[in-house]
Amino acid sequence: MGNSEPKSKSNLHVKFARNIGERILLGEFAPGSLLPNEAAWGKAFGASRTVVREALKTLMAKGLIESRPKIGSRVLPRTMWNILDRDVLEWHHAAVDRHAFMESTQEVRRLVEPGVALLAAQKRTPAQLARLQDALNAMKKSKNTAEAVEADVEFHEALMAAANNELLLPFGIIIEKALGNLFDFTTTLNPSPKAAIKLHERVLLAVASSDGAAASKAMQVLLNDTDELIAKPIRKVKR
Amino acid sequence: MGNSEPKSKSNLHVKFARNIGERILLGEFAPGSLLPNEAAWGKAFGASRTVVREALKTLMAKGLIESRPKIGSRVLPRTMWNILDRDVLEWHHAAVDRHAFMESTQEVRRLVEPGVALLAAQKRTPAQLARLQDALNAMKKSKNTAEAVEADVEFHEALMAAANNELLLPFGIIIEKALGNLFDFTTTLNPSPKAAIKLHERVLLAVASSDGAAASKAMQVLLNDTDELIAKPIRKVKR
DNA sequence: GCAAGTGGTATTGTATGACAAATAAAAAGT
DNA sequence: ACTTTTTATTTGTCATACAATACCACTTGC
Repeated sequence: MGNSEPKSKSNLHVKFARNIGERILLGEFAPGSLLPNEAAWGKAFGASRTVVREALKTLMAKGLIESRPKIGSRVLPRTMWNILDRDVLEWHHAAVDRHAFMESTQEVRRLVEPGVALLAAQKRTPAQLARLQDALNAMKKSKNTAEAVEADVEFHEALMAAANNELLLPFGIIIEKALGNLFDFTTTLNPSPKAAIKLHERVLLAVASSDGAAASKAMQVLLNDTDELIAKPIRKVKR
Repeated sequence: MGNSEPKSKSNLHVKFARNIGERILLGEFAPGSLLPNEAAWGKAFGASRTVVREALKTLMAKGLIESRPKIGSRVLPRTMWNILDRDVLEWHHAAVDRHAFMESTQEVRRLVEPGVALLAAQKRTPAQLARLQDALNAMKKSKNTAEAVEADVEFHEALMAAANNELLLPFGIIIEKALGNLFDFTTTLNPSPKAAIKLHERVLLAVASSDGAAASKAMQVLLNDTDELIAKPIRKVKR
């Protein structure tokens, strides 16, 4: 399923948190409803109450549930969920239609990234610019799709860092997911990424010359390109 | 300090998570460094290892630390932190200069909210529009600053909900914090919120008539108004 | 009859002590 | 000098017990 992480290696409480978390995201436990109590989970998993509680603490911390004595653990309304959490987004991803999910992510990217590019153009430090340049070089040098995607993600995260506003960093997760999905789409094809590199280069140049408007515009163009890929998921894709 | 929550009532592991979390955000434990081990925390807090572990699980879930046997708990780089988490933002808030923090939040709002208004204008359902209207009515009827701020927050959250993209919801936390801070600024003054209401009303009207461009513009104007308040924190403020 | 109090009870919260697993660092062997 | 083995430290998991909380049914007082 394009999931590179070894689901089975982790600690018990991590596995249980994922298990329960996914089931919440899938709707098996709806917001407002009560989860089975801790003892029941322990029995179901064949594990001690301790690990179950640690798993539930994880879910609490991510805003999925709340627990109270004599009541139990109740699923919170979706507005409380920390959807930009890496794990939650992963579980969410497993729960929804892939194509719809990508459209949501692109929508957010269109909202945020042009502005990020603008801020980066205004506020980047030389070091941040260099990191951006490195990422672009890595894109150029990439020998396969996996490397290209990795460098691509790094480029966008470097750009976000260059905006110098920490509150924007959680978006990196969305970009990661978005590009990772794109990678799944394109994994069987031999990409010819020249066009994409050109588009990234334009962003970089605008940022380098501190031209906020141009950076924002260049990012919009880049996103348009990505949108096309998503709109035609079957078609042969270039990245 | 304008903090209305009873720090002392909660569960032990919540208090410990806050204690350690704040100290991480303050820089007492820098990214990359090791925390004292669980036994040490237990001794320091006069509590059992169980609660300490649950507190650390909370911090793990928020991306602040990672733990491994024989190593201990290590503070993760800031890019891993879930800064849009309600608690983390709270701890962060306690750690940074107030004015700088507000400028960061406003920067993000300027990035996101016009786009949100645009999406809301395009995609809102009648029910979502009604919720927006209710919030505006509540603003009009509010008898004191606290009520006004509450309704104000509700307006912005309703707008975000009307954008129909779940990935945007975590921003509600930023708006909450931003407006809450504004509240602290204005708490001693008798506000004359007519102007602010007018600005909100324009957003609502644009959303109601599905005019995305106008909604976006109206939101920008509204944010400009807020920016003025922040730029002159000493001046008598109107909301 | 009805409101307020009161105790039973299910569930989470905390404590304690023990052992397993992982792994960094030191020691031993080649 | 290098590899292997041992050791020590820390987190991970388990089992059990009791405390605190708060819903619920019941009782009590009027």
